[in-house]
Amino acid sequence: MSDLLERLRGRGWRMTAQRRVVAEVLAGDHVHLTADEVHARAVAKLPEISRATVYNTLGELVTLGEVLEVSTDKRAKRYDPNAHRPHHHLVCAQCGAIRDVHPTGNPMADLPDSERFGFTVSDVEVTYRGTCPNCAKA
Amino acid sequence: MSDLLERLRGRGWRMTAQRRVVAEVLAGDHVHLTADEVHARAVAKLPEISRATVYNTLGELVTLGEVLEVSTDKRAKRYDPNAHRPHHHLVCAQCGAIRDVHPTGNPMADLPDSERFGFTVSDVEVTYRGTCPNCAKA
DNA sequence: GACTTTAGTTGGACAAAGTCCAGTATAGCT
DNA sequence: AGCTATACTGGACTTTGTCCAACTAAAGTC
Ligand SMILES: [Mn+2]
Ligand SMILES: [Mn+2]
Ligand SMILES: [Zn+2]
Ligand SMILES: [Zn+2]
Repeated sequence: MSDLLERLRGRGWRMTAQRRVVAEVLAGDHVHLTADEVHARAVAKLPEISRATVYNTLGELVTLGEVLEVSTDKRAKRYDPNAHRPHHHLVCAQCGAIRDVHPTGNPMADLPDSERFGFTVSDVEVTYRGTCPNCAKA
Repeated sequence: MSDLLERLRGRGWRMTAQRRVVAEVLAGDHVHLTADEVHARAVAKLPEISRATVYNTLGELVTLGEVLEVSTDKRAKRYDPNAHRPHHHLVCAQCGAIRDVHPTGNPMADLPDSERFGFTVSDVEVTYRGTCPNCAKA
């Protein structure tokens, strides 16, 4: 995720301890944390980082296109650092676990003109729901 | 929507003025109101209905499978009385207008086993986003 | 390395969406 | 009409998120 920090520096971002920590927290695959989860993990590395800064930083990352907002459950927004490879999500209805998935096919093509109501359609979001292996055991 | 009231009576529901009003508010096609919108419209018909009752009633309708919760934007949940015909949604990114749509194809079939991570997948939700004719004009 | 500028951070107040509960009212039964 | 379980109410509380004025510090200049 230091690629990210490089790109951001290139865009005129001041490199602060807070931003570095948020970027660290967002590293990895299948990462879909809420703002408060990001804050909790950031605090573990930098105790006095504020909620407001986490919200600000996440918002900026979203604006810059480096992080996506996803709302797989109906509660808090989740922040997804996997912004550069298009993908969809598979969510466990019990525990909320989220995996990135790459379905075949093109759902855009499956919406006939007669079902577009004059809209200009620009994007599709697909969410698969089910039960994860862990929850299936219990 | 009086079919609904019949079914509910059959399930042992007491028929109260509040529940009748909530059911009335939910009548129609392409209806996707937030709880507070339902409350506002219910108040117009029955001034002293409380927010708590609206939330309770909507929750019960969801449990009974008579209404679906959808979260097309990242804000309040929306309540969808069109629970008996499977469908997906087309949302205007500007004004939030929502239409029910029925795409062709079967997105379930588009998720290969190798992309299921051991999950038992039971449901897919597809949200199309774009610009509605109204917002396109402006 | 100190100075300056200005972007970034902070904590707390505020707002919106939703839950919970103790007390009150009433639908439906007899 | 009277009884009782169910439903309703209003308010307190929680969670998620936004906003702001005062403070802090990154990065450029000397
Ligand atoms: Mn993702
Ligand atoms: Mn719908
Ligand atoms: Zn699970
Ligand atoms: Zn629109």
